[in-house]
Amino acid sequence: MADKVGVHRVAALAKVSIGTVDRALHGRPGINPQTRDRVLRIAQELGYEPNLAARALSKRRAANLRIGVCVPRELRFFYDQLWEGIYDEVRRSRDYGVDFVFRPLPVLGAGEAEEIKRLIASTVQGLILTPGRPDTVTPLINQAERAGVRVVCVSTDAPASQRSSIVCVEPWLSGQLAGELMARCLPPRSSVAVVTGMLATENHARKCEGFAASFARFCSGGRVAEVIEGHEDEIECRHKVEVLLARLPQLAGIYVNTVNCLPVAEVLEARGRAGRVKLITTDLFREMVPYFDRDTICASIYQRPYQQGRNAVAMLVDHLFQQTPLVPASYLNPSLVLNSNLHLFRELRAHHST
Amino acid sequence: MADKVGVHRVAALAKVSIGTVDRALHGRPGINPQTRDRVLRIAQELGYEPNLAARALSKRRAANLRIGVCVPRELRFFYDQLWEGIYDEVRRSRDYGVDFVFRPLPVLGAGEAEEIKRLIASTVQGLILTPGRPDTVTPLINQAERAGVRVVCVSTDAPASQRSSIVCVEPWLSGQLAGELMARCLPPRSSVAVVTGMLATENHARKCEGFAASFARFCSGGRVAEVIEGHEDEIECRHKVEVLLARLPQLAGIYVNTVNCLPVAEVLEARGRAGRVKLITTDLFREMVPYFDRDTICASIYQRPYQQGRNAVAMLVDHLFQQTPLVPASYLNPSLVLNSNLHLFRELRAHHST
DNA sequence: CTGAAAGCGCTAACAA
DNA sequence: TTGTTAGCGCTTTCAG
Repeated sequence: MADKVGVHRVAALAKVSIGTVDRALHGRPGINPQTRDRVLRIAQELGYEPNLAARALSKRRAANLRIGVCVPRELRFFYDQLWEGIYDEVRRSRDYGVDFVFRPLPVLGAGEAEEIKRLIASTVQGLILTPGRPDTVTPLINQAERAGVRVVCVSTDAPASQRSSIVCVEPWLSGQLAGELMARCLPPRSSVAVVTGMLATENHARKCEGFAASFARFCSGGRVAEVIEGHEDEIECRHKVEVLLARLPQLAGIYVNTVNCLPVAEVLEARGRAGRVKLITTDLFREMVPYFDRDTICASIYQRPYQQGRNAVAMLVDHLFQQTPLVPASYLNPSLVLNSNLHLFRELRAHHST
Repeated sequence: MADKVGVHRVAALAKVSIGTVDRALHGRPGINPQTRDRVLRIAQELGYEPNLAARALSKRRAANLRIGVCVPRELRFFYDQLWEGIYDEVRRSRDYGVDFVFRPLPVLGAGEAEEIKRLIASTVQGLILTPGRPDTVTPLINQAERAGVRVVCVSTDAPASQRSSIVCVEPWLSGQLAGELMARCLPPRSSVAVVTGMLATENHARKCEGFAASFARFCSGGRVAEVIEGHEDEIECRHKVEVLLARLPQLAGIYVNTVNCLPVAEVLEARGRAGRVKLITTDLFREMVPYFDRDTICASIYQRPYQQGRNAVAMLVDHLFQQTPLVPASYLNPSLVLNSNLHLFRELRAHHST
């Protein structure tokens, strides 16, 4: 068991002091290039790996890492989980001497420009954002990045910006999975409908496209008969679904694209079409459980916001703290929630295991 | 921003030295019960949380935490991933001053009793095991636990033992998910078959039961026409499937319970039954990809060995290092692998992102 | 450009 | 029973 190699060992072998080793290792100024190369070579040969606990401890004193977090509280459930994931990972990072500045928004996009500006002004090194209005946020992100602030988008994206990374479930993939699953559940030549939020929202539109493409591929002769925009409004949504069901007695499936699935499930049950119209939803929260139990909801494509939050924080901390390269995008695999595995999801458990 | 509370602050307020605070916090002997209570109360009030980086650093000197890992190398793919998960988490724990003793077995169960005995003898505080022969391992586990060694089983279990925890995918659930999915894909009154390893293996038997139960529930009038034991033998498996297909021209689906799905897929293609017989498999490795692409494999229930490995190590380290209570069982949610999300699985990527 | 030394917050050994 | 002190491995300041 080879003895642990630390700065001291490297220093001894390079015949310099640990101070010099530190300068070499971190590319700090004030060191002779030749000494630096020699030290680096020796560190390499010895397989030197810094002890992160020690690093955290020693850094704590000085101006430390600060990360700003600007993520909405609403819509409920989804962002609750996102925050939980963020907090859990933050807790792990605390001992590494990372400070966090939380700037929750009341609802997606509300006042985000101001908060982001303020965060940038408060000398953070990293920023975690959920862009609500990509257009207005993009220039701010670019400004931050130019100033050396690493920006990680989570859950929603500002694709045209210079953000360092994005953590999300690709909307196209989410739709695609729903389409494949729907196709598997239905005979050839089936007609299905999609309930979305607003097609103007890129996220929603891409889910729809993914669904249509994949449904067409796996259900021969199948077609998407209609795409309904619910605008996240319960009344409107319910009404439109009623009309839909009345007009298409042959309708075999509905894919709900947004969190707004309860009205659809209710209408299906009220009209006696539950089960006969396969319902595939998005996301997951406790109120959905009874509909799963009654087979009104057949499956859900769950975007795992908790995991998204954790990953975003972990990735940024690792990068800022140990120079781990930031992958430009981390696309999560959504979970497929069926009746059988429903009970395993943390978000449905009574006692949140914080 | 309240100043960080550390042992010093607690000591100052309790009018004792940090040594006494340490004794109180850790229930060490040699402290007046009254002082201890006072210190604990004050620590509580101040919301004292130890700095784990500092703890790790200071502990490093003394007799440190040692965890033994005894997990097989074979069968391939599955245990490769399990090891990767273990290693990744081990790397994170290194800085916390935890030592690991790796005792890979050539194949599940081979010589495990000897290795486990040796590990116990080598004064480890924790043990991560994949019991191959639960009967022989159970007394060893009990002996270890009695000696204060925390044992965590991963992937396979020794349910009758006193092990502190188990990390796995419940076989019953795995089968159930397959059954539900299969039922969704097929019309009522379908006949399906199951290909398993050995029904004598509890793990395999329970997957079969889960599948049968769930298939019956979701496919009205459906039935499991046959359960084949492949004994992990390619030739035997292939032959039995050929016979099966010949005898049951109406067969609508096959659920393969073990990692041994390639022979089944090959036979289905050779006999022109691919796609018409829905094939649902278990686990995931690169050789399966072409069969997904050709729709020969419809879905796979993936047990996420990487995650199992990570979780087992993380759980044990957290417990040993910070007294986090060990949950008696951590049941993972298996992933559903479909054509659409296939590409997102790390195990299929060309360059393992370590 | 380089070396020496003072901590970061905690544990453990040793004194009292 | 309690207090004091020397590090853990690293970063950072201050001298040289």
